[in-house]
Amino acid sequence: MTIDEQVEYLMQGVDYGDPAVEQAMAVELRERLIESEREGRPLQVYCGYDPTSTDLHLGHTVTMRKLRQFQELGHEVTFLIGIFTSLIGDPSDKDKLRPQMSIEKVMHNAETYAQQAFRVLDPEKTKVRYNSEWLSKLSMEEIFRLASNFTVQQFLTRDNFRKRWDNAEPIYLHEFFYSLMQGYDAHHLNADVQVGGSDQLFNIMTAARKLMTFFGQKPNIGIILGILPGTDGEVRMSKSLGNHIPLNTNAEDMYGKVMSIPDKVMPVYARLATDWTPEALNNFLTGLETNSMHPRDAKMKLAHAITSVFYGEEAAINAQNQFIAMFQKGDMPDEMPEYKLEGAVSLLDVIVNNKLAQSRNQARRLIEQQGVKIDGVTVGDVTLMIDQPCVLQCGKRHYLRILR
RNA sequence: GGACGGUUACCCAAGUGGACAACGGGGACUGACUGUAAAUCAGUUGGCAGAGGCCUUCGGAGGUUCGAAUCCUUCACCGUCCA
Repeated sequence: MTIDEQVEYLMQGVDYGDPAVEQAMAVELRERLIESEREGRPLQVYCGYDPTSTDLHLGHTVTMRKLRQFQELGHEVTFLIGIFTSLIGDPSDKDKLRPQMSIEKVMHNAETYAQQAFRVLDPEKTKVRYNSEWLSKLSMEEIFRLASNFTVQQFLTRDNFRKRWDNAEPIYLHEFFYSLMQGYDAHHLNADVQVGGSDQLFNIMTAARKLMTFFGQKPNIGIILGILPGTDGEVRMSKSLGNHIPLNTNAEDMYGKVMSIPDKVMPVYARLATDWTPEALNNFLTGLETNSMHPRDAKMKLAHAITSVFYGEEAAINAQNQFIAMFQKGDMPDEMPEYKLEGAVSLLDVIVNNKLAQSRNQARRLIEQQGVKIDGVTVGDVTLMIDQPCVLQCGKRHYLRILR
């Protein structure tokens, strides 16, 4: 790739919220790449992760994929585990009281986290570091020196703080220090490039660059990526919001979940969650815009591309075929859970016992709503007893083979 | 330390003594339709029972009342402002 192609590749999917900043970063990146080539020195690239859960989802992989691209171009990638943040607990994550986590737990999480990350990253070329190595050693005096580089006003310009300030919502003092810590990470790693989501814009572009300058280093270039929306297509993907696509699942599930995203977010998914080249991406986006590609086919292409990254080509094709069979042709799946009858059992009990509904009332509603079929025939009788082998279908996609 | 405000179902949020199992929105689920599990439209969304009944739920515990999510006491947690 030429330098300009590299820049295009690496800037794919960025979102700075300001074209001028994007332009400036592209220019800096270009210069740094040239410098790297001239000096024969790979760039130091990193992204920080908080191992607060062990369950990674597609949203987490956006930055990883970007790191991967840097690896492909021969640069050095550090996968930084933000032990400190996890230990303290970030109150900006307001949906739940995050309990303070033990160091053992965090380390354990970090390990499984990295394992999943290596589905995207090249383990051979990835350094894993923990920021507690250096952050735990900072003295109060040093922290004050760091802090004196910033004004409260600077922090209050940050969107996320600004909003809370305007709404008279709490802003905790230590939240300011996350930015400082992150900036210090960049300084310690002597980073050329820092990758992060657009929620990290301030930390990367303001805090890290400022601190690095303070330390006499060349400020790192921020590659700020857009946020991947969840399967609802509205808000960021998050496990706690229940709109996530987990990595630890199976190809069929992942394929199906991608198929369930609203049409309107297909472009974002294409930009952030596929391994497509700029050219392939552009073809896809143009196809969508001009309607030369059927939206259903486009989504299938997307689902296939994403699934194959994690489960391989073959599994992705299988998932696709199964999807077509089940949802487009309405066939029954080949494999389904089984249940052994003992005598005659009421339909309600069968449904509840097999967790196809959470309560008898829910099961009743399912039947009343024409959502239950036996051997393809809609059930109308709530009090039905089952005493013969058959195939039970609850809703569109839950099947149960009943044996005796 | 002082003043005030909050805590309601999966989430957000209304409700300030009876018509409340609790408005509305989101999510989820079902159906119709289709281009897919998209979009749109309609319905459902505490439990048990099934002819309209019973039980549990509005931060916790008590109390007032024929009757409480609503009033009182107390405890817990959270927040804002003034010091």
